[in-house]
Amino acid sequence: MGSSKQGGILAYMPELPEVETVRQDLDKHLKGLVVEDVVVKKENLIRGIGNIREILVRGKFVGVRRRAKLLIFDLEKDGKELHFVAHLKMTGRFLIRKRGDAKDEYQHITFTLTNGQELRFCDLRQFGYLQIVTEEELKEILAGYGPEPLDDLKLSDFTSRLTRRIAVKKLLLDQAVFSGIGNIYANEALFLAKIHPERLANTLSSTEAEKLFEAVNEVLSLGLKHRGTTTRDESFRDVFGEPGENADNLKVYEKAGQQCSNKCGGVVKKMMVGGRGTYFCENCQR
DNA sequence: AGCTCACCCTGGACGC
DNA sequence: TGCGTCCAGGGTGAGC
Repeated sequence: MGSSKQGGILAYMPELPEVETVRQDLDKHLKGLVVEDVVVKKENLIRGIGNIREILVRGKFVGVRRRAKLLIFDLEKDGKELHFVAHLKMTGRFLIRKRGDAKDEYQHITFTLTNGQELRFCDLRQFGYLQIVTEEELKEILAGYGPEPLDDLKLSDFTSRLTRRIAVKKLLLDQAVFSGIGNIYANEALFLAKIHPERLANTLSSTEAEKLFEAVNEVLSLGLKHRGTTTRDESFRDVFGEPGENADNLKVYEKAGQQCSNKCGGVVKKMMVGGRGTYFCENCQR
């Protein structure tokens, strides 16, 4: 035994590399297309006020941005700017399909577009959401996020944010402190940096902080380069339904019971930290 | 300040 | 076999 049960749970977490992969594809393929219709089958996936269909119909996609794990859709209608944001949470997916293609599983919201294409929002768990936002609301939402690890985060800023007396893994997952890091990449970064997930963030030495900074950068960059982490058939897919190629680069995530890849003789363990499944080598990570 | 827990929701796992 | 119960998990918010 030794391997902790994964339960066949359909769990995957789109994080920065996955959401950025989706963003790049959406931006490329939606730009210039006009919304002809929006069909909402699950109203609970729509947040905020206003009729999303009335607001978005005749809107033209101008671009898709990303902040943390949030996708920001910019449209233009009657000379005015329109925005909606979307969070994939655990199991959300955007898929670009042709009109008439077979319905996708858990397809809850469908945008009909001008070139015979459809943008579909699918979500098994229905934790994800879409929300129309005003310029002011958007500004407010974006202001709540910490710096982007692959963009504006410098070592000095990273280190200066390790002041709280909480488990370093919890800090990495706090979107107000660092944005875009989720469970998979937090586990992987801590393993690379050889830091125990429960170490209090304010006890890291400057050397450890620098190692962690580099590790975060490395795992996120690698994940993005390989278009996201897909660990099983049901997990992450890009907008065309294709899996990412980053799973082979994982060292600890969902590898409880396996030999540590550092060949230290240790075994990958699973524990809960802040209610999240946490994988680490107790031999390497101190 | 930081912790725990409930909530949102679904479908496997598990118990009887 | 089959039905009921438990539970994960990102983010948010309440209460301690």
